[in-house]
Amino acid sequence: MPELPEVETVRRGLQPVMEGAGFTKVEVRDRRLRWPLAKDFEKRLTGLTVEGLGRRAKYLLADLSSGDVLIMHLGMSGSFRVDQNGAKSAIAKYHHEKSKSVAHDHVVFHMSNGATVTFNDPRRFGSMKLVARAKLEREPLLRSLGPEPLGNEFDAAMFARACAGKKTSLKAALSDQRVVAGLGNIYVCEALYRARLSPKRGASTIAERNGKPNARAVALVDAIKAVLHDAIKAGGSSLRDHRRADGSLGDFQHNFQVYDREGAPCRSCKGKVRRIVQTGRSTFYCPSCQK
DNA sequence: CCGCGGGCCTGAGAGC
DNA sequence: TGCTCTCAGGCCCGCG
Repeated sequence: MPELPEVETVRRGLQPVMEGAGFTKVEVRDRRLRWPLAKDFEKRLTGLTVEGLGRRAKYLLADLSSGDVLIMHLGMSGSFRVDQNGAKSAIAKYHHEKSKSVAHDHVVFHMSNGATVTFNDPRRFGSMKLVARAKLEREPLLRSLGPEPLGNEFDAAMFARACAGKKTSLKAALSDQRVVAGLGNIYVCEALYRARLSPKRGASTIAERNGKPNARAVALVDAIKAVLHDAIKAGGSSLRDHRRADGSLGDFQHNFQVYDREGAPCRSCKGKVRRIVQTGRSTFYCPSCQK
């Protein structure tokens, strides 16, 4: 599922039940995630307290009382659900009714406050990894990530600099987690539409000139921040799997302007939304509005 | 170093 | 109904 808004939605759902709580018991039902879970994964977690639950790009980071950090990624189809004190949440009922999902409950955290947090991931592209907090900066999964798009340090000047000299398209540059960390296929398409920039445009054409970021870089940074804020406010986008931890659906898919709207009328000009393939993935855009 | 294509998995939906 | 095929929100890796 998840791009930054969905991961942030999940984080906000898990924070109240995980922060300040301890792992009473950790069950691993299938270690075969993106990488096999370490043999001592359960042992290293059991008895620890979660001091904080943060996010970096699309990674969830749980700060633990041992000095380790639990890094979690949802891959394409991962989700968490929370069951409070044995009461079935909406998503638990949903999964129970469909019953097949239980087969993909790979990791179950039993928390000291009575809550159960279950990681479900049919495609198993998700991952979990424990690393020492002191080594977090050198962690290969995080080390080459670019700036957080919603952070103050991510601005037009920085973005323009990152695009300078790039040989690729804007679509590819925005999808590159080293340039800016957290966007995926949906929000790249939506941000480019809001900024009225073509996904095919060369990334270097938004680089700064005469030491000043140009108007395109300003528009694109504004569009990125706006679309992410709007999507977070809506609880993310629910296409197939994404749900909030309490089981409710995100709403932002109703606000897509171009994503998954091939052939449909552009909401701005009445032209048609087009789908092309760039670096192996679908791109949706309006050829007449986006230049 | 950079950019691209392949591959990892399962499931949903389209087309026959 | 059921089979086969394509495609899906991510990221790592190896290649040129």
